[in-house]
Amino acid sequence: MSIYTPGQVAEETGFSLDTLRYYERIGLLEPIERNSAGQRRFSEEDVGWLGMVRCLRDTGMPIAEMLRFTALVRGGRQTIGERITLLEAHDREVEEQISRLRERQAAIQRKIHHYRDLLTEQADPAPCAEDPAGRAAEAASN
Amino acid sequence: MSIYTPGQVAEETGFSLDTLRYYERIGLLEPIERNSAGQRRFSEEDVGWLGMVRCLRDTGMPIAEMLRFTALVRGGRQTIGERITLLEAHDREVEEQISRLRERQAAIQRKIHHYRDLLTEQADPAPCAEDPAGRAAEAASN
DNA sequence: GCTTGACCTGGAGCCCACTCCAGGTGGCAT
DNA sequence: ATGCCACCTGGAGTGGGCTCCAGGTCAAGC
Repeated sequence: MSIYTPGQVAEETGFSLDTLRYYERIGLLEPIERNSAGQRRFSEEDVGWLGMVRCLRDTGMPIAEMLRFTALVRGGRQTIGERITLLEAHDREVEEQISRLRERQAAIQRKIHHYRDLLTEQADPAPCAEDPAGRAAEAASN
Repeated sequence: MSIYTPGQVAEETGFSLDTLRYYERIGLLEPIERNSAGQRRFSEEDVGWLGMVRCLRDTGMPIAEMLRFTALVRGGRQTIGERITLLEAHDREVEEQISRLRERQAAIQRKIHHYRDLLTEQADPAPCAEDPAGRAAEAASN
């Protein structure tokens, strides 16, 4: 079973050395094994757990909730039901996030198209300097 | 053209009163009109702009970049090209966000299914207390 | 005429999630 | 033996984005 130095773990997981130490301090990682010189040696399992952490972080789970999940995992098999509940709730939140992002993205794209229209209008034979309609459109759309 | 009190704007846009004042302070909103008592009266246009701000915020645009966009909008028509560039870049980032979220979500769902499997195994005729395979699965999956 | 409530200001404070720092250790390469 | 590098520690600092507070002003209702 292979073993990783802090540098390797940082490389693989994308967490900085400081962040790894921070996560251990706050208990998101259980105390990492040390070599004779007191330097950390991460196990395969540690790295796997960090993958899970990455996943939850990147989907917006706050650290406090990850700590709750961590506690469940440490609690052994009888907490599996609760873990499912927690992850399902999070999954729903992610779903929500995605659909809100999609909506907002659509609005942004409409805005882009609107700007495009403005550009081509501007490139046209120029509908005379005092153009109330054009102004209104600009005002209504920033 | 209707006019809104701070309370109404907060209600409609979902920004808190403090946040509205904060946005005005930092220049994300241009100075809002006041009534004789010095209280803010938001125009339809202000509210529309706040809608845009909401959109950009909710898709993760940092305030610093919104300020750049704001400056462009204030710069008038000749900045429309740049606005398009900025929004298109942001649009691509949103797309990226969504696809990363989807990937992470898939991983979370796999984990949920894995936990489900563990549960039904546990409910089974119980494959004896000392179960190395079961342990390994648990270890490999938290 | 007094309370209530919505609003005002400048400035301090807060929360989250890191990130940085000074000062130190141990091991390997030249 | 002398660099140098990767790592260690405890604790302070940072950045982003608000959020709260004290103390004050008006306007309307009882």
